[in-house]
Amino acid sequence: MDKVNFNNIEEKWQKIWDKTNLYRSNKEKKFYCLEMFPYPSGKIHMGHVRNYTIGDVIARYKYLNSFNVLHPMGWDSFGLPAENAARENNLNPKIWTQKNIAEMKRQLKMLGLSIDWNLEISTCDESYYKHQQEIFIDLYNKGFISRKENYVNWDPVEKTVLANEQVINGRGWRSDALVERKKLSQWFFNISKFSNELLEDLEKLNNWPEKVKLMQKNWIGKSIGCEIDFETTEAKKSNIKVFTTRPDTIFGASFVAISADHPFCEKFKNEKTFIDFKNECLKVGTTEEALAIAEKIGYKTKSFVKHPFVKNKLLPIFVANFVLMDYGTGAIFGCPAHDQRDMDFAKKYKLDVLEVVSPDGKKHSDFDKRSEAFTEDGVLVNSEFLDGLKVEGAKNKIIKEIEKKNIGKKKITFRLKDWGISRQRYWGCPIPMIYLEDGSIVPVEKDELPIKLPENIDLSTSGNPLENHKEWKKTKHKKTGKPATRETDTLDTFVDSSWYFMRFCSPKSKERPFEIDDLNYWMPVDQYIGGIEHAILHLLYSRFFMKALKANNSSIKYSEPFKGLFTQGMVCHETYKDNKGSWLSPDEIEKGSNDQTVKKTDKSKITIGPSEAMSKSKKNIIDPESMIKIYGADAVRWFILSDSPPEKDIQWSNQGVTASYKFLQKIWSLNSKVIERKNQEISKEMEKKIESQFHKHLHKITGSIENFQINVAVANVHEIYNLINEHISKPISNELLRKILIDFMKILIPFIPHVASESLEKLGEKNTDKWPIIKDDLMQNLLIKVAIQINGKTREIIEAKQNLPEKDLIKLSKDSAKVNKHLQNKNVQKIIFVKNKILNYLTD
RNA sequence: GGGCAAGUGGCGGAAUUGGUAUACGCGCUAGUCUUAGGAACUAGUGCCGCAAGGCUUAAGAGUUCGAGUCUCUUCUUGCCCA
Repeated sequence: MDKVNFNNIEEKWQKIWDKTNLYRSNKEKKFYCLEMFPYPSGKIHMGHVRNYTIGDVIARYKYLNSFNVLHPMGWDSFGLPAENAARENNLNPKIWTQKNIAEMKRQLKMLGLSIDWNLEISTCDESYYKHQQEIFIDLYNKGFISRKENYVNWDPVEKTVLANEQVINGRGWRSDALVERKKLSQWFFNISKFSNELLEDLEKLNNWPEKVKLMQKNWIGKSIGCEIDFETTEAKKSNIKVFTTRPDTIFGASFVAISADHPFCEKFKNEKTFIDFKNECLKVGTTEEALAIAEKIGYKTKSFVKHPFVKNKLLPIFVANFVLMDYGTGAIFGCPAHDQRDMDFAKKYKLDVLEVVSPDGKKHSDFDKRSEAFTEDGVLVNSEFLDGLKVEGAKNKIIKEIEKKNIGKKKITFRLKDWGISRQRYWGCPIPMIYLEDGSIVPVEKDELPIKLPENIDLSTSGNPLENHKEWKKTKHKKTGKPATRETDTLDTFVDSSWYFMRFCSPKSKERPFEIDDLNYWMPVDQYIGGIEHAILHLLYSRFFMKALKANNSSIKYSEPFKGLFTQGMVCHETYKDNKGSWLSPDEIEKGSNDQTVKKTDKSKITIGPSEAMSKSKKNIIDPESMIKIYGADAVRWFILSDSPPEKDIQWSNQGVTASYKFLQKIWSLNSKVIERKNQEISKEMEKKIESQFHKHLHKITGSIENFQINVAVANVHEIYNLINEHISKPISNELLRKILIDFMKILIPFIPHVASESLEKLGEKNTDKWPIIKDDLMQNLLIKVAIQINGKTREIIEAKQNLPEKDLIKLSKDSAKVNKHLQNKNVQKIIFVKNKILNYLTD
């Protein structure tokens, strides 16, 4: 059999597709297919291949089904790696980025994706970030952006703010210096204003994975609770307002804890012991996890509050490191019996532990000896008028009492905090704000946009290059001509990716970020595809952006950007270590004698580790380009679509990609076999059968693609191949076989577009842009198999016409020796019949 | 610790949503052709059994004529949150 060099035909078709795109004149049916755009790190990896191949299947399938398809690609091109690389190589981040984009674009094109490259955008282009600055000013004027003081993770060596994920075990990921909590004035998107909308609109997203919706729901974290004023025993009458989600446990309260930043701390701010304590608090990071792991410590004040419901009961006031000023009211009451954190704290400072919720409704005298809090539902005890109620009922009742006494009210809080967007970096979108000498902060005029990044920067010193750039910083307020200083922070790159999908609707617009008509036509994204790692932040921020922009411009029709979401799994590979324990890449090993896998260089033994997500650190990477060069793009695409369901992880294997390559060769030779086939005797029966079988598989493939069961579609493609291959020698006409083969090749277009297109051309088929029509009437011809059971056990399988009635089937079943044997000497009590499925004899 | 998934051959995995369990592929076994096979083709391949037949979807129970699918208990793994 002659082997095809797929690389040649791939190049040919890629050139043809470069000149075409997926636009249809059909304006009625649009389909916006989008995959998460890549960060231009240098080379594409298998994760990209999987993401964009899945997207391409959908885009091409929708195009074949007459949709007007938008399938664009762009670059998430601002960000720290460019700045770091530039520092190391002493060049401008822009040059590094552009080089990477060119390389990755070349590689992506090798995959034969149906992307319309005319729509390409890059977030580091002035033509993109100009509009982002405009949006910033609009949202600022609308009141959706504010400036606030906030604690950040500060790396004292790099002199920069770190994101939470850049803090590893309390140390900076680059400098390894101990990270400090530092208060900084920063810009924030007021995303928390939208908390409720972001939560409630999740319900509208029917085509999102439940898992992602749940993650977002937990992240937004709505909790219903209550504010309570505790009167202090200070000479000057004052209150401490606490927030709690467990007001039902009020009778178990044994202390009140406040944040070190609480106004109440004002009076001892000069006491040395307090200052030491506060510094101690600052050593803890800002994440919830860091707070949870950190040892709970407190500073005992000499003050007390009065218990609102128990006469003469006083609770001590502590300052505690686990209470934060920016959550709730910065003060809590502690009920050690029913909160683990409070329990730990109470044990440490010898505070009372009083049981108020009991699992069985009885009081347990030994409760204060336990060290584990009881946090589940139960019955209230030791709680006066709440006794006997369950938690939920007690909550409602106590809130009513609190409101009646006028010492507090029901309050809904969200875990979601405002989104801090200031970054002390060079390679990001400049924030279009200026500082006047009188201390006021104003946006620049829109006609001054874009505020460009300066190119002559000094990356050799630490800190933010913009901060160090004296000329760039210096500016004037356009309206008044007064001297001013530019904001030197740049925007979080999550801002760039929060609206790029809108820009794709009118990527060339110079005047506006997007044209309303284009936006309203293309949005929302019908199918968004990307990694689960963006389940929370990117998707939440994008949802926020859509809502904020809609609030700013009532002509925008949609409030949710992504109608359908699909999160694909990772690409994994075995890991290898040599006898010294260092990682080896797959091309550093080989099969040695007696089937042992050894290191290529010295034939030493290696250890094969479990399959894990491909990563540079573990060296278990397969380079897509070299695979394409060996097997061709279609074989790589086919392998990555086969076997594993797209939402699950896939194991890359040599065997697998080889098998894909072989299958493509088989398809190729199937074409030749059909073309060269001589006319045969014809059996109408046989023709009916192959046609109905074909349409059954076509039906299955269509449904599988719609449901993202691409691996099932692949299995049915194999079945069609087997079907055609088996029928080459069967009595059916050349014409019919050819017709089925042509339809088969059309089915293959979304999966392996090069081979399919070349085959169709060879077969002389011109009409190549329509998905085959499923003919239900042909499927009806199919004989189906019905199981004959006796007492629920299958004893025989009978081929029968569809929809055969019970009577006829009973008659047919009596022809079977097996059935008769099992019915011998038995009385049939009942027959259960399910059309086209089963006939079940029940005997005594 | 809490929440959510999931557990099917040697492996990746199907199963019309309560109706033939193990489709399709990989691997494996035997054979054909070949100087050769890491190519191609043919046949076989859940387990036990010569067979008839029996057993089998992590383990155990339950509902049902019928359970991979529904309910309960236990175990294991993964993810997210803490």
